[in-house]
Amino acid sequence: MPVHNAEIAELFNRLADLLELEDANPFRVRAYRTAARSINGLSHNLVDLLGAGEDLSKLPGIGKDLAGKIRTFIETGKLPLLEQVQARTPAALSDLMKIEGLGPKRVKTLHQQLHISSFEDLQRAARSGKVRALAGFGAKTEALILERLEAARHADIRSRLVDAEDIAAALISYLEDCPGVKQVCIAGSYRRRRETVGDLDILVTAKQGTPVTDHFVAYDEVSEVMSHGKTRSTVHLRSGMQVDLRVVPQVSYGAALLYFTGSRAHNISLRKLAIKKGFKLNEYGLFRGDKRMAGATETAVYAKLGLPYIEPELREQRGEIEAARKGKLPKLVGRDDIRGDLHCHTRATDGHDSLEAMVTAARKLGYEYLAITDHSRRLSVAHGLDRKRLLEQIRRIDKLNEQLNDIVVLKSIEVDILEDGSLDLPDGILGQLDLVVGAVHYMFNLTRKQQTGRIIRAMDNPYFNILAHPGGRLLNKRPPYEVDMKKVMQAARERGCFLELNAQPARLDLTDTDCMLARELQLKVVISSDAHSTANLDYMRFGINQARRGWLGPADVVNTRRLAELRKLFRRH
DNA sequence: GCCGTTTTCGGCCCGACTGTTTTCAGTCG
Repeated sequence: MPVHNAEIAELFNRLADLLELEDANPFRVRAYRTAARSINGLSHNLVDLLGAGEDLSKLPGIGKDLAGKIRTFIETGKLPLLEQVQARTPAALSDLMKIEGLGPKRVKTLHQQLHISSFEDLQRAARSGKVRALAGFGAKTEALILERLEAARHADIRSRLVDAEDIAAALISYLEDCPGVKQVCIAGSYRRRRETVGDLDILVTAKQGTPVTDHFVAYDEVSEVMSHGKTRSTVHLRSGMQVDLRVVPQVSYGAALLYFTGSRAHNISLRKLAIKKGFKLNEYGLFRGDKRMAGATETAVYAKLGLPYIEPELREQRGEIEAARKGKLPKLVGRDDIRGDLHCHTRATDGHDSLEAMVTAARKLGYEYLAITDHSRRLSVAHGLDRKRLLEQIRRIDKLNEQLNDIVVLKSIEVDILEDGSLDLPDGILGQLDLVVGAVHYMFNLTRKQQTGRIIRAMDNPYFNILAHPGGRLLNKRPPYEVDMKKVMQAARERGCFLELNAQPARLDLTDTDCMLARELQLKVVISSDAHSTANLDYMRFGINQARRGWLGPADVVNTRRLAELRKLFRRH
């Protein structure tokens, strides 16, 4: 059973919680959390790194000790320190810390005074009024605990970016209606364009804070006001989304935007850098003593720290500050670089719109080409195309192309990769297409070795060009299948194939760290909308966001090429 | 426990809000 990075990060986080409950050195606790964050951001699997003989202690936030613990866990499946700590302190206590307002100190008190070690224990104690009697607790805290117990049980669910956008749009226009409000900006992971968003961080500039936070907590959709101050307030919406609002004066806008956009790790690095240069950085500005040296814009703050502007998508503490210092930040791919879409569906299979409608929509977007990639016969739920129906579509596209002069419709298919790695349609018909997109749609539960072999065998087919949604995950619904992504990428590069970054907001597959890996391996990526309607073609922007998070520039992306060059890339022999 | 163009020892980001207090600890982002 291969060990995932997320698993190791989770262990370190749990260990940090439990050590914190034991009053361990807070900096030691922080070291575990920093390491966990660092591991989650890696573009390589720790197992692979170890296998390749890499020195894990070279990774940021990982020293000799933690490198040793990672190695032990990978080799034995055990983390002895965690087992020792769990023998003293119940692991479930770290779950209690997920309840809003309960941190290590209070959980420790609850455990020591009332022997509480589970949600059920806590609910019982709070209902019978025992919690309010504890020092540092009161009736209000007890009531809040009862209210927030339920929410904490599914506190880990993050919203997909596209859903967060819906919630945000209404809220922004509501806030803009508030008198005195100058600018409204959503910061946080939303601005960094992470694939999922845990909460919304909204920054507002205004002279007076109170009228704005008052207006904010009065929003129709608010289900609970968590805190309500002069410059800062937090609410929960009926949708379950938490929203933090921060009001700052115009002169602090840039510094506040930096602070509120994060990531936390990026901010901490910037603050350390500020200290080194004799400054202090907070959300109000960059100060030398009491004098504000910068703060109105992010660019000004970065400049005073000796750095160029760093795009929000890069602010994940993945080497961006180092790259900025050396002037080696990548030029990121943008919407205007994209010349076409290489994955979409029509009514012939499970799309909602006709071939002609899809093409018209793509022309409106200014695309030079659009590949029609309906499903193949095995995907019967989608009414997949067999040889005969695909031939009909080919003829129809040829005819359509004769009438078009500003866009070329490319003949293609999203062909199923069968269990043995063969393709769902014969080479004879695949050879008549402009390009072939292959995808795994079933048998997700193969072993890592089997799945990797299956996909690489599919790429052995000389007509294969693009591997669609390479990880197979659906956000919040289905985890990725087991596959050695690095091996798949290397195999693709050797064979002249490409991997798709599927831009559907529920897929976003490749992940951002996958993109970083592809870039390192010099494998080009195709960003595709996988549109099932004309409106879905707009999903492209989510793919671009993800690609930018993965440090990809126009040269790293296949569909920034003109058609002639594209055709060359797809000619494998 | 990590880290080092000040350091291999001695530091470790910074501020707002709440509830329980009577000046602040705890929590959060």
